[in-house]
Amino acid sequence: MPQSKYEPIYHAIKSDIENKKYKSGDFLPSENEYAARFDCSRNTVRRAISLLTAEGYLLPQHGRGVQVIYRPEKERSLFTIGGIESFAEAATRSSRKATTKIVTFEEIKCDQSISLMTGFDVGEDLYYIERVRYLGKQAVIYDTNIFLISETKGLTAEIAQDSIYRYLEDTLGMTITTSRRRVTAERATERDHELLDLGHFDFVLTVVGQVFNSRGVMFEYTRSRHVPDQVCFAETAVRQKV
Amino acid sequence: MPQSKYEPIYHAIKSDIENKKYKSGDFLPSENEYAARFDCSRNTVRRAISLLTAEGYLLPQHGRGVQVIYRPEKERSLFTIGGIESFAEAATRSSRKATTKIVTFEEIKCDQSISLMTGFDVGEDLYYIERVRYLGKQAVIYDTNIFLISETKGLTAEIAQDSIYRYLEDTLGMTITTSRRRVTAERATERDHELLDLGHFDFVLTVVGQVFNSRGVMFEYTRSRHVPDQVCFAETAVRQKV
DNA sequence: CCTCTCCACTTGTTTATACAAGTTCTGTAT
DNA sequence: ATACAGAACTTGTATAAACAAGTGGAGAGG
Repeated sequence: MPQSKYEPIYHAIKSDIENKKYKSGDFLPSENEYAARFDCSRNTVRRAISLLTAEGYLLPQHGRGVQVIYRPEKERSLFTIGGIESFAEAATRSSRKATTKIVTFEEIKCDQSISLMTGFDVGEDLYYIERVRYLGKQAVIYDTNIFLISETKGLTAEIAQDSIYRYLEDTLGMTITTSRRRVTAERATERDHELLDLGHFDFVLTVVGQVFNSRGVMFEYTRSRHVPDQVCFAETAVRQKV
Repeated sequence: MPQSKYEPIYHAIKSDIENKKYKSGDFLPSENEYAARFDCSRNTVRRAISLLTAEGYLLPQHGRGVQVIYRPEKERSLFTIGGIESFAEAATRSSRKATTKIVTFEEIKCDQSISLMTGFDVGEDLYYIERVRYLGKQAVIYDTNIFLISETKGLTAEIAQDSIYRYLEDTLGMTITTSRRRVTAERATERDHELLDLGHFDFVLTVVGQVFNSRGVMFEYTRSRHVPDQVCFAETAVRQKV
């Protein structure tokens, strides 16, 4: 249910591109045409366009028009850097069957070393969760999630089995807004080999991240260790003028 | 020289945060206060704020105010995902001495297999460049760049030794706007071991990307192979409502 | 003491308008 | 035919205004 006026315009343009009404290289109708078509102001059209620009669909050109530069990807990448998606959401998008196995679920108190790593304050009560994610039968991600209990009360292993984000958003009414992540590659540990189907690989792609809710509270620290050939991160960057 | 009015506001807020005038968790003065202080409209302030939000400095909260969530990083990451930076720019930002060695510089014609990999059309004339990037004495990145000659005429090994982007932007007057990248980890090849100081690592962090100029032409295809412990990608993601 | 309502404040969305600045094409003059 | 000027478009920046919607505190009433 769209309560905003720019959202239908955003989706209309996006689906016109994905359904190849406008191909890569084509120019869209002008902003004024869209404004007339959707009976809105030019600003509202520009807002929809700027979202699609940030996503790499469009390239506005001063004086010329707005060009489509979107090309569908041949190989799909499971994750999009720059977006915040749960594993379930990403798996659905790539149309593969996803399951989760809980390895650890316990409550801990934040000590000095955990605080240094995660950024939580010493003494805070935390959920410590380890999960292994499967695509089909292959174990592809070994996830360690640490949640601030005061912000995520009532989390259980059953919920972690399903979708933690759905619980936080739908049941607790939390809004997830911002996430800071770091991507690197590391040597696989014994535990990685034990839990993941690494095959002949002896390294993993790791992502560590901090997630904030709409109150500005960092409520989650996550470390994900990925099987390299099953996971890839994609993103679109826009060069800043400032 | 700022020709735009939102740019000074953007920098003022950013430096106030980086100089710890406002710390993580603090709320900024309201948009109306900034509008009065900079003698501009609220929209102009909001534009500066939205840029800093996308960069992970700020978290606007409906009805409450704009909160600072920026924390300086302990370990610096060389690259920021989501930005388009040259190696020289990134090295300067992390205050390490960067040098470049040209391994290959030749002109080639795009054949079927190159076209499939890069997205250039068969028959196009291309520059094929291989470079090794050093931080201090250590070889940390093995770069393969393929440029469309028609868009980057006059490129030489000497320029590639220095900064290709500076040549494109300053001399050719090109504007680099959008880039699409994919990050993954791969087993190191013999050539990787030969060119990079991999130490005990036998895998690399790879980034492949396509870069567009302001005319919507894809003029560059790049593949970078990074020594894992020297390179890390950082980014800030904002969860979308739409 | 607790609760509820309301006010004053915040950010979020949208409109309308004006002008700046870049591009492309047309038409005129050479 | 060519060159140049200008018109007619395009997107980019900024303003002012109005209202929607969320937050938090003050104050009234129980």
